[in-house]
Amino acid sequence: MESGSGRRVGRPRAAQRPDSGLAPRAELLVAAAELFTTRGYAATTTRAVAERAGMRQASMYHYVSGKEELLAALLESTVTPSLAYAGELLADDTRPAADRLRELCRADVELLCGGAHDLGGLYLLPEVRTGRFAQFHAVRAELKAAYRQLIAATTDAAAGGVPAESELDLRTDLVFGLIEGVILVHRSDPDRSIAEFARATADAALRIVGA
Amino acid sequence: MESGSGRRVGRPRAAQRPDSGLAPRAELLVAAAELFTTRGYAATTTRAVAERAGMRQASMYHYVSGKEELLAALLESTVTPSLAYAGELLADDTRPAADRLRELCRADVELLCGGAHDLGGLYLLPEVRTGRFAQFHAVRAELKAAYRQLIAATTDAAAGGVPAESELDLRTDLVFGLIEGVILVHRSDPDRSIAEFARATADAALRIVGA
DNA sequence: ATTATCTATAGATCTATAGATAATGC
DNA sequence: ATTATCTATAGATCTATAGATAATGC
Repeated sequence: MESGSGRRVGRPRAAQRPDSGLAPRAELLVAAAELFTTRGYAATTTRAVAERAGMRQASMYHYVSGKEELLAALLESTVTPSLAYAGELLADDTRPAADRLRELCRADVELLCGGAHDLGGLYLLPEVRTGRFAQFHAVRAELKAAYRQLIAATTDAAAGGVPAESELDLRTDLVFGLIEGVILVHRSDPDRSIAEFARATADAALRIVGA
Repeated sequence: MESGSGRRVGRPRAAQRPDSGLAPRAELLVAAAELFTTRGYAATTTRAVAERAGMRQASMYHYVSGKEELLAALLESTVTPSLAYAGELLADDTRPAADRLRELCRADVELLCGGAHDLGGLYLLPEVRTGRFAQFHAVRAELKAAYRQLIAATTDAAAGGVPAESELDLRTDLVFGLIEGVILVHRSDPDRSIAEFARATADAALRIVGA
């Protein structure tokens, strides 16, 4: 925790750099996020992560058990905030469902693309599908369920009446896919204003849903 | 080329299996596609590819120079057919632009998701962004340009008049992103009918464009 | 003789542990 | 004494080459 510039306990680092202000574990997470998203998980060595965080390879093991723990922690940090927000929006029945759906989409895109290190890009790593990240998948499934509920409420209110279950599934998948696909779009033009882009994506989602 | 079941020149394979009917290089490509998309590029060893193709690790080098060549070949096979089709559609001015755009989207989704081995998934590999696959990126940029032209023609024809360049760029990115994001959607529910799904995605694309 | 494969392996990693060291804290 | 780091390295890979071998072709 303590990162005050004063003297620090323990042997000094070999290559010292200006204090990042982050705790060592956080330095490792930032380094891992950058490397995993740009080079991939398997292609990133523990040495690369540690060295980028300013310490030697072996020192990393003082803070984490290995690469896997870093990826798991990063993944959860990308989905937990959206899930919490989705819970708030679901509970707020003073606003029309379409507004709340739009707002969730917008916030989700901002989170995925807005963070300093393209955290959304982690979703695309093939290793994420291996069973070791079950916790992440569980939380993500909850988020998807929240989207589904908001989409149902939105289409309910729109003309045309209640859609069939399978139609609702399809729309949920398309919207969820659009949001995640947005990561690819963001990559193809990272300079575009995130706020504007998030709004445009949310509008596109509502059009997909047919609101 | 020759795969006739008759006697074959050269030392027999150690572990023989029923003849796949494919040339050895094609066997390697199929094996690589499966492994790269499920486990990732860096996480896939040359041994895994060769063994899945029915030969020993070292024998692979008789046909390809290494993993990199396999990925490059696979990537190009995913984009070349769509690009050719896009060329045809652009030339055909007997059909309304919106129809042609819808058709390109539909065909592209079918190609990306319909192939036996989720070739679209290759786009998501982080290693693909490294400079070594410049040829692929060039062809893909051409395909995007074709999308852009069709989108421009579509919105031209629609009410509201010609959009600004930046608006056209955004729409192109969103549509292109939707098509690529579709890979993620497909993964989340691989059993859904591809044909129907491709049609739904094409419709979603047209709604994004505002046609 | 030519070919497609094999077995064996050198050299280059990469991970994770063992044990040393250089700070502060008391 | 405690702590955070370091250096060194064993063991486990993984790639790509060298050279042997078991078929067919002539």
